[in-house]
Amino acid sequence: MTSKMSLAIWYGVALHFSCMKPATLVDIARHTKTSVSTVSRVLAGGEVGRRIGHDTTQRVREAAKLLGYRPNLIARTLRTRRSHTVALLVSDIANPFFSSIGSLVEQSLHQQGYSLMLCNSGEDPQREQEYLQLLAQKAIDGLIVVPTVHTRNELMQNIPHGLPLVLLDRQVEGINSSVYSDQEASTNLLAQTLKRVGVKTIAIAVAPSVVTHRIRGETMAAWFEVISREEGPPLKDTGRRAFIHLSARPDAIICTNNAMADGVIECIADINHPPIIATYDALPVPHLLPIPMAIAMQDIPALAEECVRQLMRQLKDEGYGDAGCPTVLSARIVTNRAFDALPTRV
Amino acid sequence: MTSKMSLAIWYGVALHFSCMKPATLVDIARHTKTSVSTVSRVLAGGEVGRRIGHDTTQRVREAAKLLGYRPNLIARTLRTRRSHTVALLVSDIANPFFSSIGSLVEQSLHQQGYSLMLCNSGEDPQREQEYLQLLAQKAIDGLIVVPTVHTRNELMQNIPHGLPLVLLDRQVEGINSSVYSDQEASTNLLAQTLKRVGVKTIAIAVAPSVVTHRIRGETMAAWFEVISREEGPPLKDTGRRAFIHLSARPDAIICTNNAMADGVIECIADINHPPIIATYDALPVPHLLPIPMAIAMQDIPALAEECVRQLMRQLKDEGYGDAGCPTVLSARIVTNRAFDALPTRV
DNA sequence: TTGTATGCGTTATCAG
DNA sequence: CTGATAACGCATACAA
Repeated sequence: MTSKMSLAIWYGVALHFSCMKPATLVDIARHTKTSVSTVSRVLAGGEVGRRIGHDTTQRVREAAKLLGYRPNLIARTLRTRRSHTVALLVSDIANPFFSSIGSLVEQSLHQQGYSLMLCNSGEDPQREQEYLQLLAQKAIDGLIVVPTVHTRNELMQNIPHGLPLVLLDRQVEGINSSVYSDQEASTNLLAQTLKRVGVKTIAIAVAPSVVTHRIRGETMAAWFEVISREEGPPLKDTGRRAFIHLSARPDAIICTNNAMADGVIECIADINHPPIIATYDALPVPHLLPIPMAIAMQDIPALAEECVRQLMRQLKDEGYGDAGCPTVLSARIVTNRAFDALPTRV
Repeated sequence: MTSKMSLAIWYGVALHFSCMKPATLVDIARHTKTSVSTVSRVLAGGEVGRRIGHDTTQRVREAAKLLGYRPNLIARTLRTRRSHTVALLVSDIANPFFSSIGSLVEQSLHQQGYSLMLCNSGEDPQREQEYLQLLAQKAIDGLIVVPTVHTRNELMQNIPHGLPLVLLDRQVEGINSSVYSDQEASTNLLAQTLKRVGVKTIAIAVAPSVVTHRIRGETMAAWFEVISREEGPPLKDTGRRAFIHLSARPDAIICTNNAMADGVIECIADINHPPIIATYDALPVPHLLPIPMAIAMQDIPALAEECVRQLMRQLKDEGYGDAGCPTVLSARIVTNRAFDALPTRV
């Protein structure tokens, strides 16, 4: 008993100060006078683990705890080709829309026993491809991606065939497993909201390189007279430039995402005659801002939940692959006080 | 020539449709009639690669390209114990402050040839420990962490000894390599700013479980009469509750971070007599908000750059470990229009 | 029920 | 300059 305890203490100390390399299956096999396979089976649990003598099972478990054994996941992955890791490759992690989704996806995945590798392409197709290559080499089990490229071929170039994949927020022709919002519908709602307060002329800040944005822009353009149009990446600066380049004064400024709206707002000086701003997914909601705003809000929790669900389905039913159909969610319109105070014209 | 081309095309096709397992060193060794070691050396480049016959080098390179060889990073990591991956474990990725840092850290790391694994503890010490364990088992090369625990022992419990580590935003006694802002100094600046417009009584929403927040709260409390105080996690909801639980009306409401400030703002209904709000790192800056705001802004780019710098130093000088001293940055005060419009009282 | 042997894809050691 | 061969740590088919 004493020797056992002192042993425990010794190992505990050794472990705590971590003077030694981490324990492996071999160590604990030696320690229990059994073989690696037995140890592996015991620690694996499940079916295989239960077919083991109860006494040896005990000894192995004890020794494992004693030595502070932690399985080397790299080795395990090399052997089993499963990393229990999925990657989320977003276009701009600094955007609250994506970071909120990231947070939720991580939570959801964590519950299912998967860990998340969050990557950021920064809206740069090249960085995106670099990451896709890297991820392929790292044996991730699944992939959620907000694509910056437009065609299936470009995207699939560096994605291993058969890898569970879900597209998020942006659709790509020929890829079924994806989840996004109905941009036309929500834009129409947004347009109606603007119409209601008498908007006739608009300026648009749009990032045509993003399908989602292009649809938003085109759909919106069909409703009003576009007197100004700024194109660029879906980032704050494009919004700024959109405002600066304004020649005439539109009834409303449309920004195809929140970042660009932030840019516009940053430039607005004249509070007394603010333009109406319409945008998407403004986080947090600018309720008290003295600028009339109408916002199409996507259902972020649903987006996150659904794309994890689709991914898990592919991860379970091994061979299911890319079948199934896209999940299309719908957005809702939120207006702030300043907007609600606007006179409605019929 | 023809046969060579058709071969190339064949492999290209085979690769493109990815019907076969990814090529390994063995494959390309067979294909070039050499050995794995030679191939490995050639592809490794550097010192070892140059000591190889020029003709074989060529053949190997060709074959590698032909077969579309990509090194299996899992195998490489298992062998070399280096993953070229560092993890950033933040307390709340949904917070723009941290996601902005994450974005910059990722960029910076990517340039240095490292990829980032972004993890989220959600301000939950248990999740934090789980991730630390997991990361240790995944052989990451370095770790940047925004700790939710307070003592060195708690933190180090699941961090392999000797692993390059940098603490971000929150200091822990006994750990040198860390980068954060001088909270006392910036809070004093913030307090002076408030003093200038005649603030005497304050309400505080603080997350005492976070050192950074506690310092902010205590420092601020020394300047004014605290007539109300709400404690909770550093999240939006704590801010909401802080406002709701208000009994008397303070001159200003202090929120020890942006999320809580968002919560407060969300609850404010009476625009005509808004309280002053003082907080930290509000992103984006609410210039036009009709609520007087004073904000201590940390230098996010510097924070990100510096913590990568410290990490890289540890990664290069193998044995340097935790030596060196903390980097303490300073914040600057930003006020919005509504605040600037306030009458200054001396 | 348990042990032996083999392989995952690389890098590193040691001969030639 | 190059080629066998042994690890890395784990899982598993096959024997016993």
